[in-house]
Amino acid sequence: MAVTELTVGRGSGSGAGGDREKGKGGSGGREKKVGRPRFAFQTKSPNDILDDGYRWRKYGQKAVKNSAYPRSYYRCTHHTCNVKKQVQRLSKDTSIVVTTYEGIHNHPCEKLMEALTPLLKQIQFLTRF
DNA sequence: CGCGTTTGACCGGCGC
DNA sequence: GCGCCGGTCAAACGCG
Ligand SMILES: [Zn+2]
Repeated sequence: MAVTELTVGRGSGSGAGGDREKGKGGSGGREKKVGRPRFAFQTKSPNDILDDGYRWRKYGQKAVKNSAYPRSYYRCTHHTCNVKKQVQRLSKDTSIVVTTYEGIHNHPCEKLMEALTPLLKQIQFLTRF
């Protein structure tokens, strides 16, 4: 599968809604919303559900101007993970989707970990001796 | 029973 | 000062 890595930079992000804290008491400095690593990947997939090894929860869908197709917003299901993912279909090739990852996972691949857990367990057991 | 998904509505910031 | 856009959240439901 051919994937193209692109560094996408968004112009003026007007609607950075930011964190909508319940209490207005903004106590607790929020992480610098700016300065988040962004990586865009072009993947060929007929559907937006790309299980690249992590679990994603869709939290929104909006239409884009440059595209006659809606953009899907995904988020990492990990609590300690503040990674976001955006998926947009190319107007030229509906079979291609641009997956933009924002942030870095602070936890190993769930899928990979799951596959290694039984093996790791075995290794630990063997290491005991 | 739990999780994930879907839709609508709301808010903030910026531009003019 | 006001309007508009974008982005995000909440609740509810269905399915395995
Ligand atoms: Zn993650």
